[in-house]
Order: sequence, then structure tokens, then C-alpha cells
Amino acid sequence: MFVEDLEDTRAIRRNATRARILDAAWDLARRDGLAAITLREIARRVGMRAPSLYTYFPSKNAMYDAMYADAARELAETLAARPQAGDPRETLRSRMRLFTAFCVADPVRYQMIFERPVPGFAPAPESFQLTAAALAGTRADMQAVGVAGEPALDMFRALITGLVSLQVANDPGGDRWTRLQDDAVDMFFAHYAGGTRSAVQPAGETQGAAHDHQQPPASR
Amino acid sequence: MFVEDLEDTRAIRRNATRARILDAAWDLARRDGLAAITLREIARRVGMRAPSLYTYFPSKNAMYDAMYADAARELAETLAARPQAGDPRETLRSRMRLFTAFCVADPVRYQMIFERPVPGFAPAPESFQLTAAALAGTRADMQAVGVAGEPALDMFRALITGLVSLQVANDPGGDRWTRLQDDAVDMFFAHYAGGTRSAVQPAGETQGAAHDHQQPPASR
DNA sequence: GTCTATATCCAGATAGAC
DNA sequence: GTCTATCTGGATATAGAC
Repeated sequence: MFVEDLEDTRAIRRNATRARILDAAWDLARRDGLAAITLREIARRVGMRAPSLYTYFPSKNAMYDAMYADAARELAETLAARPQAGDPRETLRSRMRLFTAFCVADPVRYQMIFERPVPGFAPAPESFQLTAAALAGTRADMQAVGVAGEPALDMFRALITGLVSLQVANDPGGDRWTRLQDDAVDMFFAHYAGGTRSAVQPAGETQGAAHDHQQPPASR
Repeated sequence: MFVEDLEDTRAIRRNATRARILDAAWDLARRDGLAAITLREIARRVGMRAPSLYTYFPSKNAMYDAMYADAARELAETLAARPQAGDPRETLRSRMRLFTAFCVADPVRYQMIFERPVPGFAPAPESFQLTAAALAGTRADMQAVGVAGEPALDMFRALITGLVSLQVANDPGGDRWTRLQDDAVDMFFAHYAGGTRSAVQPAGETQGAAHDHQQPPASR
């Protein structure tokens, strides 16, 4: 028992230190970009020397993996908090708002999940699963609204991606694009759900996930 | 006269070598990513040693600048070739098709113009002007269609950006998103031009370029 | 667990011979 | 203009003392 307690304590301390290291890495990444962080600077910020980091992470890529997992977990938690509105359309809207807010709140975190900001680094498949789950949620919301078909989902993703992407790139900290999101959904509904709240088949294609060949790295 | 001829010849040869170096740099960037190219490898590909490159470019960043100028010039030329269709809507459509085709044809070139793929590098303002001109063309087309207001233009940009961005990231070489572009324009017109071809004021805002604070680096 | 010292490697850039 | 040789600095990672 005592031995186990000691081991638990040790594990807790160890995880706390890991978290401190990751926090420092995120800070540095927000300042210099994800690809530019160095072990020396991270170590300096937590009061260590670079080699000591290898006690907590076997490699720099392992640290990137942990950062990716951080980001993916936060995304999943954010979208899980979505309020289940009575109206399916409002549910979809609230999911979208949570998503855009999540993205613009931390552009570097956004890059980590949806771009490939570190040459030579690709997230582990396990971490990647978390991100795919978010897309599944959107698909479910979409079906609840009565919009079916992969093309419609792809179009919706493109709309949101474009808004976020331009927002982050051209007006960081502002809302020039994010404030268009409600209008974007109206536009989308008008085209893909016939404007009313009835369930209407979309323009182009059959239902179901025909060929969602989303790529493990760099997807959205 | 003879002296001038000699100088011309020399300048021509020099520019030809510069072009060879840039070609090698692009090839390498397409293989390894823009941030990962090295002077040594570029030199090797043109049959030189790394220091010799400094005869043609004063620094690595100067080479990136030349690459950016390449890409921006190609974009400008591509959009200049736009056929002036009789119908303004078709004109806008053809501009959009040229643009998306340009982007997916060379994702690395696309990154160079619209993202910030090299930490610490920002294009010179002169080169950046070329890119801004493309946006001005879209704005003109849009007014010709009868859609006014910056929000409408921002929405249109978001649509195109999203389609291209997802296409490049998730289905490179395919057309899963680019094939949605005509449908995207239909959806856009229906919402912002009243569905008909009449000139209608948009939903949100007043006309004119109120605050197009596009940032020199990393804009679209 | 953390340190110093170091191995190994590679980068961009410069000096100066030819 | 091109080369060799080198400078300067940075990186990730390992060995071994404490």
C-alpha cells in the first residue's frame, strides 16, 4: 500500500512536471510558431537544462504528440459542452459557434489540429481519432436538421473553414469573418434545406458516407 | 555599344542562372516543404556549391522573396487571362474557376502566397501588391454582378478559401471540394443577389471598402 | 532526476585563393 | 564566378557524474 502510494505520488508529480513543460512549449509556440520551438528554450522556461526534458519525453516529436493530444482533447471537450437546443438548427448553430470560438481563441492550437505546421511531424493515430469524432458530431447534427449527403457536409465544412481561416489570417483578435457565421448558416440552409425547416434532400448526391477518405494528417 | 551588348548578355545569363536556381528551389520545396529547403541542396541540384548562390541572391530570405514574386506574378497572369464573358455572373464564375485551379495545381505555391509557411519570412511589400490586385479584380466582378458590400465579398472569399483549403489538405489531386464550387456560387447568389440576376443590396452593411485592413503577410 | 559535458549533425553566411 | 575552408551558431540526443 505504502509503496503504491509512493508510486502514485511520484506519478502525480511527474505528470505535473510534464504539464508544466507542455505549458511552456505552448507559450513558446504562440510566440514563435510551432515549428520554431526549441528544447533549450522550453527547458529554460521551466528552470531546467535541455537534456533533462528527456526524462519526461523521449523525443521532441513525442512532445509535439502530447501537444496535439492536448489540443484535440480540448476541442472534444469544447464541442461536448454544446447545449442540446430544442431546435436542431439551433443545435447546429451552437456547435458551429463553439467551434469558431475555439479556433480563433488560440490560432496556434488551431494550426496544430488542422494544418501541418511542423515539417516531419504527424500526430499519432490515437490522437487523430479525437478530431474525427468532432466531424461525426457535425454529421449527426446535420442529419437532425434534415440535410443529408456528403456534399452538403463538405460544403458546410468549407464555409466554416473559410471563415475561420480568413479570420485567423487577416483579422486576428477581431470578428470580421466570425460575425458572418450566422448569415453563412442561413445561406447554407436556404440552399440545402429548402429555406424552410423541413427535411429536404440536397441538390447533388445520395445519402450516406460514400467516400470520406479523410487523411490522417492535416485534415479538417 | 559593344560594351552595352556585353552587359546585356551578361545580365541575360545571370537571370537565366537565377531562374535555374529558383526552379531547383521550387522543386525542393514541393518535395520537402518551403521551410525545409536548404542552400546546400539547392546548390547541389544546379551543380554548384552553396556559397556560389550568394553571387545570385544576397541571402536565403532574398531567395524566398524571389519565389514569392514568382508565385504572385503567376497568379496575376492567371487571373488576367480570365475570359470576359457577356454575363457578369459567368465572368465571376470563370475568375473563381481559374483561381481554384491555380491553387490546387501547386499547393506549395498556394501556401507561399496565402499562408506563412516560412517562420521569420514575410514577403516584400512590392510583391505583396500583386496579390492585392487579384482581390481588387474580384471586387470589381462582384459589383458588376450587383452584389455590393464588404461583408458579401468577405463571405465569397470565405467560401472559395474554404473549398480550396479543404481540397488541398484532404484530397490533394482530387476534386471532392472543387467540384462544389459552382454549387457554392449558386448558393451565394441566391442569398446575396436575391436569386435573380438583378442588382440587390446585400443583407448586412453599406457599400464601399470600409475597413479592408488586409495584413501584408499571410492574407487572402 | 538533474546536471555537465559532449557527440553528431546541419544550417546560413563569410574570407580569400584561383 | 566558383571554389575550398571556415566561422558561428543552433539543433537533437546521449553518457555518465552526482
